[in-house]
Amino acid sequence: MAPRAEARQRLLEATVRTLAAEGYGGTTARSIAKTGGFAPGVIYYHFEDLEALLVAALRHTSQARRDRYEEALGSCTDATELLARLRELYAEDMRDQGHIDAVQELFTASATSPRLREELLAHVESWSEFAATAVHRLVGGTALAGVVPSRELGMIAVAMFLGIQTLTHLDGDRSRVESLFSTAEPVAILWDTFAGRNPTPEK
Amino acid sequence: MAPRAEARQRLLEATVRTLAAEGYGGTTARSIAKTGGFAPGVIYYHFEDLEALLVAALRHTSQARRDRYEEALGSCTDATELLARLRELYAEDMRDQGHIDAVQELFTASATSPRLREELLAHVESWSEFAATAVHRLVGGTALAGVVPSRELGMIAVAMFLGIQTLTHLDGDRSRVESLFSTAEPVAILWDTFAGRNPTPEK
DNA sequence: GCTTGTTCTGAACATGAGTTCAGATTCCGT
DNA sequence: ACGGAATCTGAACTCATGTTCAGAACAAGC
Repeated sequence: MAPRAEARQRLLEATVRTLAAEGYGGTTARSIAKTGGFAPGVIYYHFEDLEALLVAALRHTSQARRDRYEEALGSCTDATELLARLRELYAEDMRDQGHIDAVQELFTASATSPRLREELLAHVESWSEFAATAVHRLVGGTALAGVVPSRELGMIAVAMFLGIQTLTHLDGDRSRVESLFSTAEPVAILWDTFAGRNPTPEK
Repeated sequence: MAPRAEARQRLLEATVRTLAAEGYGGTTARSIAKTGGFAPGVIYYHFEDLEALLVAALRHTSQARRDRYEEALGSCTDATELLARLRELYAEDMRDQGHIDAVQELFTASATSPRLREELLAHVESWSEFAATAVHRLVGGTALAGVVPSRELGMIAVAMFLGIQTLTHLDGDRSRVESLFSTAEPVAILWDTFAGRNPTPEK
């Protein structure tokens, strides 16, 4: 690989690793450079500023991650198989990052940086698209089969993931949050409740 | 009111207003003091440090907000009425804060500050309790009636809210996110999907 | 081996943050 | 009206961060 591209790559990966290890608060120009084995100055040789590096790192991991998931979508024919594969991928991602998602950390910074906010929006949009078709594929024989993949469907999935990850992140002990996954029915109720539909009082 | 308590109160409120107006990034000791009409020094007369002020502000609004919602729980007998009242309260909260939730902003800081993280956990726990009983009350004649208020149920509600608010926050144009509320069924599917239950392929 | 361009270093600078504190101001009981 | 305690001010200090830049280190072609 050309040395230029290699250094860039190393910086991107250092950024992601730093985000996962130190959180957004601990992700400074110096700490990123250190993780990558560089002096602080390199960042400004390869990127316009720190913000640009963060944006590039987000785009990089978002893209890479989506490719892996998309691949699963293509290679699994059966719903059960697909589900298992997706779980596997998710578990890998979490393990690799010490159970803290670098992308999640970046949401933190969206308030301060418009550029990052825009990139996050694109990330979310992209994932909602993926999620929509994935869900569509996964609900073969369910009571709710036949639901069409829509933007809304995807966004719902993404929103749920964000919420769960936020709680996971708060609560050092992840088991408590994970136990949530065992209850399914209430969700539909909640959605109805705040969706503007009255809970049909007598039916 | 005793001057001491009044100043404290004013600082708490200034903190919340600053968070909503400037975001977490723009919420500094100086900006909070300025919002409250103080010099920066007062903060350290009334609180140990900035972190303590943030924690106190979180506890304050969490408590106050919960009281208001709890009151609705007590005063509304009918499910439809309760739902309307809760919507009203939520709309008020959002309007008062310019559609940015101060509490949501604080999640941002949970990475850096353990004290704040702990307080947020308590906040979430407290709200999950409220949400559980609220949902229980709201599902009178629904297909899913009879669900018992549990900690998990409450946490699910909180997670959904967090996720939705995060998206809302990202996307300046809130209407896009709000349209999500119109789709209900997919949620149950999603939950099943990632909950560890296989989508029963043939049923 | 020399030269030219690329890549990296690390000390230095500017800025803004949290915080401190000596003194000004205000409050209140007597 | 006085005096002392409570409250507030705002300039100043410390520190970490993003950023710059002059030069060192390296690579490649001749």
